[in-house]
Amino acid sequence: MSTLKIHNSYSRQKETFEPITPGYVGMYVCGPTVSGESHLGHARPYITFDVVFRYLQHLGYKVRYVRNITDAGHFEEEGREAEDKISSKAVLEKLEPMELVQKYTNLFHWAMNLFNTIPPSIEPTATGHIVEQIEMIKKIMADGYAYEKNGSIYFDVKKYAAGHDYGKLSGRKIEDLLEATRELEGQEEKRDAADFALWKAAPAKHIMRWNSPWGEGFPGWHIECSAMATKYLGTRFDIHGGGMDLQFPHHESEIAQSTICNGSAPVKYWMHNNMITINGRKMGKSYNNVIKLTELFSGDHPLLTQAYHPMVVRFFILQSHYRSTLDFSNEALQASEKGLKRLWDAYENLQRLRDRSSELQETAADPELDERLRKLMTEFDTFMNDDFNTAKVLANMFELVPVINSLKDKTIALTGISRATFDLLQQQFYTYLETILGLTSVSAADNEKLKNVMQLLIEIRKEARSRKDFVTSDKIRNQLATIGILLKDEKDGNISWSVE
RNA sequence: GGUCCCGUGGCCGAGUGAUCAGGCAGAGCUCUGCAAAAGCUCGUACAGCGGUUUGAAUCCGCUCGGGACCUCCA
Repeated sequence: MSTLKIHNSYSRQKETFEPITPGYVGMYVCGPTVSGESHLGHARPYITFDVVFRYLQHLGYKVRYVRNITDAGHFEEEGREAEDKISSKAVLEKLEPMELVQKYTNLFHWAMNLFNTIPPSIEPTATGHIVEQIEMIKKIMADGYAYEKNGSIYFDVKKYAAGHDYGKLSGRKIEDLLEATRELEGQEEKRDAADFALWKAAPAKHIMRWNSPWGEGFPGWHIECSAMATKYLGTRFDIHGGGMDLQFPHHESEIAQSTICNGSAPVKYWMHNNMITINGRKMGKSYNNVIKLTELFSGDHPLLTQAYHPMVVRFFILQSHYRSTLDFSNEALQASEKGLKRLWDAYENLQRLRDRSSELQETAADPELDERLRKLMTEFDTFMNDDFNTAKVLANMFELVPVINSLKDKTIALTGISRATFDLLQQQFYTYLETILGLTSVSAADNEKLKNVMQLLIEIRKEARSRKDFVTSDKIRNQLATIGILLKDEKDGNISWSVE
């Protein structure tokens, strides 16, 4: 089997994945800032890295997956009016800051659950690690790479850059960064424009504040990830993930802080997912083009003609490669909805074929077909190993769909393929669809009583049809259709049904 | 202004030197009491121009268009 290759943002190329400690993987992913509702754009990294998490486990690694909750509310970093997003919003909503944080954390977890993402092994909060952050800042100061000004602490980027390659991750030149092309307020405390805050003194009206050796204040945005990653994954860990927009300054700063504090670069493989765009433009608050997850699930948005099941969104995201931009539209989502249904129907047909497994032979009557199927399935692994190419895995699955449906319709005899290939089909579809890609059924029909009622109606309809009483049979089918239940007369005389 | 990325058939989207991506939509056919589903067949796409090469959507150059980061951002 081929080995896993990961595109490392740091080296800008695919590298063979070799964990620092054989058999174990430490992975850190930047989590959400819970000052507001999550939107479609937020779904991408968490679904992407959920698949990474699942695949690494599938490969047999023991993975510790850490994803933080940013609940500390920072300044508009180095900017404008000193404003704490979380506390100012809390005043508007007349909530305690932590009440607001809790509300959006709950909402985030609710959505992640609907997406069928596996919860991280550890989900630390920034406010729960103030002590660790302060300790880290103290160490950086002791090493002489940070300085205090009016109760705030800044990281000395120029000094760091003299001995380290600051800017390598984000492809920036330190000279350009030091040039200070922009005039922003609140910069006068910093020695260089490129410096970033490790700790900020809290203005009087700032609600979230903690005691520190430098007075009351709150941590800078970047330090929380460094502190929590170090605490739970050690000074050097395997994978750090996040959105591309975090590459600079967030991840660049993380590298600098951790390198000074821990004496080594923190991360072996940096992974960045690309953005979801809408009409070609990044989805984001500042662009005013976000579609919240609640709106997506309810269909309550001007750009949407209908509600979309969370699995459709997950499937939509997995149909593209994580490093490409993904353009959202109502039309694209509808296409995904139909595609997912077709794929899942075939998967269910495949499972039902087990009832006919006695027909199988050890050797395939159609070796060419048999070989083709095996190749398509072997490639699942090849594609995933090539930097998690879920799009190609799904494409191959779709190539198998007509074959599965033909086996079911008996257009292709089960003897055409070998028993081993049949078993492999069963196994690979289950493993990939459910275990690795994390897809689930979108059907709402998992109800015993409904199933029994449907069985009854199907019996009555069968009887009606057998005596050519099409008025009755059509009535049953049409009435059910208006309720949203579709009956399908199969070729073999069976009747299947599905809830829309 | 600086750095970087992208431009694939009606839509979404893989692919990065020669071979079929795939999904959705559309057309035709088969099956069927009808319908739905399913199956089969069909589009000869790679922004434009020039170059390298036996051969380029894929490499190089230029032009046009779009975007990201440089400020909170997934």
